[in-house]
Amino acid sequence: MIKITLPDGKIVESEGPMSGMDVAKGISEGFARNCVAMELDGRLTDLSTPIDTDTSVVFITTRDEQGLHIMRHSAAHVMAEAILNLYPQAKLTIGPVIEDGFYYDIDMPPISEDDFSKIEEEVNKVIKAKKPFVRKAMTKAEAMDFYKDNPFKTELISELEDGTITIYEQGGFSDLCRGPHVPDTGLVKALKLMKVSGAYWRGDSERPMLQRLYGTAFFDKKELKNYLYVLEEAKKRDHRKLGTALDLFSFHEEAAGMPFFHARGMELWNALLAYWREEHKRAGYVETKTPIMLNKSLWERSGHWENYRENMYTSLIEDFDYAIKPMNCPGGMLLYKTRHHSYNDLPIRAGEIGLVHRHELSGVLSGLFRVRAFHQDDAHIFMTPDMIEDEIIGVLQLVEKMYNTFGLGFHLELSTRPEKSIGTDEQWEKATAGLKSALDKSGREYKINEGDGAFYGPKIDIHIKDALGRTWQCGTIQLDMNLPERFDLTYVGADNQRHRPVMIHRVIYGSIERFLGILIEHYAGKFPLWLAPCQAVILAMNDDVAGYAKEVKARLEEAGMRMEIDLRAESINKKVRDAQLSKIPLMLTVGAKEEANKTLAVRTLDGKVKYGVTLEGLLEKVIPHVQSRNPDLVEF
RNA sequence: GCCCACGUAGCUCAGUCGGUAGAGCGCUUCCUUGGUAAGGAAGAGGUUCAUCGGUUCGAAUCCGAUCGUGGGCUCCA
Repeated sequence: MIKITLPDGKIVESEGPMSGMDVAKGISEGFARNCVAMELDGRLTDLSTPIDTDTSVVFITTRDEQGLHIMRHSAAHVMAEAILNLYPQAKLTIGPVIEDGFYYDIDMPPISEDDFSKIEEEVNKVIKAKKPFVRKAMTKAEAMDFYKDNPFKTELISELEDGTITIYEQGGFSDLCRGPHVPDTGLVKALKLMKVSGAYWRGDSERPMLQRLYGTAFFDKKELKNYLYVLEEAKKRDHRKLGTALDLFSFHEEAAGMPFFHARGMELWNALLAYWREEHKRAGYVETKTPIMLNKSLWERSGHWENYRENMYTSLIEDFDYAIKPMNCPGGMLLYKTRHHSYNDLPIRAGEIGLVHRHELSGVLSGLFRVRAFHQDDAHIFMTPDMIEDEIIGVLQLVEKMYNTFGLGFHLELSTRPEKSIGTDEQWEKATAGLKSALDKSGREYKINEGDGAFYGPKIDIHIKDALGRTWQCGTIQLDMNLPERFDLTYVGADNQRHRPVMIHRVIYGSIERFLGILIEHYAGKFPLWLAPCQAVILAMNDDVAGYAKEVKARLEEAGMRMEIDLRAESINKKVRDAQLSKIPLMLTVGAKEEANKTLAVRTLDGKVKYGVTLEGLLEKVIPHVQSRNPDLVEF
């Protein structure tokens, strides 16, 4: 008698071996249809695996994250079969699951997206055939022989440990794979090819170029449709397009990767920084500024000349080497050293909106997201070792407050000591423990990336989530045990002895350019009133009211609003349309009635119009709305 | 840096087989003076099609190089 324990504690008894599928069917046919795999005593496996001893089973269904992952892996096999059916000479290499789907690297002649419909047709045939996935075990030698015509697979196999190697078959198709897989190809309900690009075998440009086919798959067509909708929406929100359309910034060949900000873009920029300064002052920061060009001796001392030179712009001036700073920290070291510090002075929280330049490879530039010149909202905090925890908590609180203002969720990741690192075990333990206990006290969950820290110290990365659910790493808090040493920073302790301060680097926006790009996409260009480059536009009904229109504009500007005025000889419909397309939060129409009553007709971006609003009435709503940095539309 | 694609008016884009450059929007001027998503007309705008070179009687179009942009790879103190 075999006893199989279900997650709810129920026990299924059986005379002989049962497969997971049998057990699932015993629960209900409907349930079985939604099962894709199972865990036997915590070990992930196929539903077809026979259960022949007492064990506990947990079913993985189409509703689990893991179920989706498994199905997408199966989808990669389905796509691979379709490719081989159409291109019999193609050689498969690897096909992993990635964030939004999967890809398969295949050695074959280049194909284009025009070939997709043909491939998808073939894919659908494979899906419709509901071919069962069959696991086959073989020895390494057998596997090498099986793949004797595929040098990529044999290379992979030769790197595997000796022992059982598994291959999954679906009909006549087979692929080297650890599994598990869904029961049959019919579970892959909605598969779509997304794009194709070249990729080197094992990422090595010396080795053959393969075709990387990206695809995605969902358990039902509706989910696929929704995913495609989000992609579409993201395309519409592309900050590069909106940046041009809204006249915020531009790029020019004369300075590749270095953005030019237009007048409207600078209004946004300034609003963002005004907020930053306000919060940082409140949190006890001072603001400093260091030069962007410093000579070689500094970079040698900081270690950048040796380790980061490839990325630095350098210049020879009167026989001396200079470099444009790629980071602000070395300059910050010099600032610290301009006077002696007592432990009573610490912590020192020195912010700097620093303009840095990094020579990024030409192929990686991308709008505001990846540039060669950008501003960091940097700050260096100098402190005694026992201040680490409190200071980190302080930064985390600031992070939370500021991201909340933008309606951005976030999560934290802690990176610990890498293999190659400086400093003693004790220093690392103390530093890492400090970050950890600060994280614990913050009450937020965090992920640990073992060995992913910088060589000079552990760090906390902050990943934000935008309105479309995409994540971006923006903030980072890095503990630095290197620079204080190299620059011989000291403070005088209560014992009248010199001590080495602990230093952290931290940014919240990260790169202001990039953060702006993220915000443009997050808000789809419809900025909240406090951020909007132009907060309100006056629409003059006709020439007779131009004088009143100008007077209103002047008065609102005096009250601090960012205003524009539309006096063109166009219809009011046209002016409203243009203002809507420019995503200006408030449209203030003035006509004969408004002039007579000294009022305005206020239209918000949702299309609602409120007539007869006085200037005072408008400002009463607008001023507190802006001051509180309210993310919502103003209601009238 | 590597692979592929692309580069035509301020913006978005058309331009066939190599035959001598177009549209819409925007801009200017005029008419219209309007009530919440496009009122009408005329005109200017390209050093000739990213740049340089080549093939050709002739190149936006074909070839090569360079620069830039996009997607991917790689890199990322």
